[in-house]
Amino acid sequence: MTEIRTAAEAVATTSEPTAEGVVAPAAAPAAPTRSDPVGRDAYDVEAIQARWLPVWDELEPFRSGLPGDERPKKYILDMFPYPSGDLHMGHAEAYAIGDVVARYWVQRGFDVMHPIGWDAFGLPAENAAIKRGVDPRGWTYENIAQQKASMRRYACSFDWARVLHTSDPQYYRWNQWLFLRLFERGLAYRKSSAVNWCPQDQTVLANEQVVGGRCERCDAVVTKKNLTQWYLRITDYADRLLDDMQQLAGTWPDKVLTMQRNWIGRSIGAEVQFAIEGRDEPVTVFTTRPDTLYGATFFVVAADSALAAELAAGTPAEKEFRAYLDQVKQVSEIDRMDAGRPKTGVFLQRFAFNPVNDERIPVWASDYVLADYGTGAIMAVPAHDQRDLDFARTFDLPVRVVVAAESDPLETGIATADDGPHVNSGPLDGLDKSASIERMLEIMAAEGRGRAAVNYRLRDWLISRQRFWGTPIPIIHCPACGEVAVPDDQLPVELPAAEGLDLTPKGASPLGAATEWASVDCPQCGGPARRDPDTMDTFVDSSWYFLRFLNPALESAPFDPAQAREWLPIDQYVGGVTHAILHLLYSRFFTKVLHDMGLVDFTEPFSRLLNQGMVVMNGSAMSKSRGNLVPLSDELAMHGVDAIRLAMVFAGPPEDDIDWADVSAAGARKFLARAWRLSAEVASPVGVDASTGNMELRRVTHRTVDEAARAVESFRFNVAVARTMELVNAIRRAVDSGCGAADPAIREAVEAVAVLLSLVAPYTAEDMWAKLGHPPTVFRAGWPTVDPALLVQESVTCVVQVAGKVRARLTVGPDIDEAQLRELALAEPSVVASLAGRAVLTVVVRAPKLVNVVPG
RNA sequence: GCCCGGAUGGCGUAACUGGCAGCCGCAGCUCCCUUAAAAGGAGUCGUCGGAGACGACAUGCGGGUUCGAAUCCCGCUCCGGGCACCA
Repeated sequence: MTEIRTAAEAVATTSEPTAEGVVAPAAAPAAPTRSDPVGRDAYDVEAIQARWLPVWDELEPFRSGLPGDERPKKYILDMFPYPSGDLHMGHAEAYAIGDVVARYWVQRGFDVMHPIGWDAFGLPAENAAIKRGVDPRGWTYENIAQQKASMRRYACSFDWARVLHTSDPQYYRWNQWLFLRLFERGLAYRKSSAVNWCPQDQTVLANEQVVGGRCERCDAVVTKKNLTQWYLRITDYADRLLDDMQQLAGTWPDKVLTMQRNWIGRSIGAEVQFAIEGRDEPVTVFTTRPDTLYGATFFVVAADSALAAELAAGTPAEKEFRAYLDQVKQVSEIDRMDAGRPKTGVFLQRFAFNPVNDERIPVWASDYVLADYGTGAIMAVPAHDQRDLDFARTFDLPVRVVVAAESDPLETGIATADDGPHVNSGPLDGLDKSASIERMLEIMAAEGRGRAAVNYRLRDWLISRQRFWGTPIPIIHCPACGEVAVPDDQLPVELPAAEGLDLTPKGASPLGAATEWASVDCPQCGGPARRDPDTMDTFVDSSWYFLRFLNPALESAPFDPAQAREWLPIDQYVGGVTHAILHLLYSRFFTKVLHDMGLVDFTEPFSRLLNQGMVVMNGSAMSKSRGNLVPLSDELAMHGVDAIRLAMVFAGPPEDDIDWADVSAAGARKFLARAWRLSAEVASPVGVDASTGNMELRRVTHRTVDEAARAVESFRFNVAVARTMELVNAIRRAVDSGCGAADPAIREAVEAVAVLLSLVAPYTAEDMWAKLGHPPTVFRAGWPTVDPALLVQESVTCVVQVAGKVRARLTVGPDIDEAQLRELALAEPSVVASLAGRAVLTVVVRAPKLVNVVPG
């Protein structure tokens, strides 16, 4: 029986690092031979996991921002989880990836802040609470405890001294505080309008939460409802949200930037005033094509707008209009968004005047015009807008071509949108589109009937929710004073106990029924008043949580601006692409507001963004109902934490989806065992001088470390793992049939493997480190220094092509000169043979790697 | 409909700035160890032809640029994602 010093023993004798972290080297463990069953079978995942977790708890290798820490700072953040049950495969992937980045920068000598918290408010907790008749608090905090335990076991490199839960009063107090600051600045306001309503969850939804006409959470078909609600004025920031994307180009995925750009949807055009017969005030419309004004043959107002109702009032069409409006309200959002739906509408028996020629054109109401975009009214140019043409053809309205085109829209039914010389357009005749727009804007400006204007698709952010489990809106409604802010010193407005409250959604917030809680004295006049019963959208919580991690317990402010200057903006943000618009747009908005308040000195919160893919099973998203759900706990029990983490990282590029059916966790474990075994075979002492070691292996080691670093920094984690596997293979060969286990190069190589693996497989890496005779922890061992001299190849394979086809390979020195290489290549027998006597036309030489001989 | 991506062996992938296509794995096959299995180890593994040396073909399809293209350009096909009556 070979004597093997267990890692636990190593820890027992060496777990007291000195100030320098240097500890007397443990005796080099005796190497088991390859036929020794103990050496082979000792990769006992369970035992290794049990051994190191308590050690790390003690050492806390990932605490950040400690006094006296001189390392440069980096802030790496994973999107925080929602506590809906235990961690699942998706978390396992996301946190494995975030961990590689965070652990890498620690090894590179940075003081890395890598915090975690819980996005703990929200509907699922409330729905579970209703279903089981319990308080959402209990459900939420139990799940958090479970996830926290799983994360610890999963060995995430989080700084556990910085945990936050958004459902804690000491957190949401600052949601309220920030809300009040926005309120003071006019950026939070209340208005009545038709809002998205989820009939299932019985609450309103922000525009961003309506996906394809359905509720983002529960998939119910969204309807409209008229309600008075709180909004945040994100539209004030539309231009900055667009323009500041310049800062993110290249460091955020293009896809996300494109989605945000489209979502904000800036349109450049003009506002034009149309006089309405029998109305004092003209009506303004927005158009991107002021050049087609001469082609405007009718006028349409949104059926559900106030303007439509006003224009219809008292006309012979009023009754018909009302019936139509009722019909429009019945149509669900999902149907309404179908552009292929036949056009409907009502002629309001009113007329508008085209400002360019005073032509009297009919005014219609239709639902194809949106009440909340532009001004809710349009000039219809049927010849050059498909929707207007469809409408014109349905109701037999005139079509006038004003941009010359090959086909006639009225005949073909296809509106022409191409550029071309304008016709039937008075002063614009003969001009092209851009010249016409310019000319028209001049004319409009001169007459005071219009001007250049910009419009956005983006709407203000509706944040009121008629649900219990969220941040109470800190406003008091006083019959005398109106909307009164809760004074700062009375924050937080805490949620009442759920006990005795019926949380079942009924369209009004359950908080309103908490009579004692809701009834307060007005802070201004002292008279009886009521609290706002709604809670905030949980996206408010997550719009600034990254700042709270600086000091989650801070009582005097949401965060300390001085610390924010040190740590932010976030160097690397990691999370799913599902938040491409919602969370990332809102966070960017909040950051700009905080910047304007002078609280932060940056305008973009996330300098770099990595969107990891999803974990699917057999091609589709995992779900219980589909029957393809793979429980993470089962996988961890079967293969161990490290194998799962490694499998996640090695499966492919991080932004691609992983099909778990294609992944071999068993293979990952096999590799880890191979690597681990090496650590017990190293037969040179700790601190041995590597420079005397085998040069061939040393080159592989240094090249691997160098390539792995570059791969990690460019998010090619799978490549970093592949290179590490090559190094392990090379060490295996060197031990078995090369320089042998006692060569110092073997120690250097295996130590490098331990550090490389510390990013992905922390348990295995730490155990290897101990077997190599080092005290814990490998996580702070430092990235191996690469010797540039060892990156230079001793000899290079030069490819010799004839007409682009490889005909020979030469082994040459790396600094061979071109003439010499050319000569060598032309002398190759196989080159001569394939030239077959033909004359050489050119020889392209790219020393030292390639020669291409081109025959005549 | 509009806007983005993508397509490489049986599978996941790799290939620096245009320079040996297929690194590293998974699965398969052959062998070693074993009474046997498991575990472990060695080898093989794009397609076609050939006993073999080797040759031809090959990165979705068709063209182009180039001494040279998985990579750049043009035109298709298919797949995925986002937006979708936004004037």
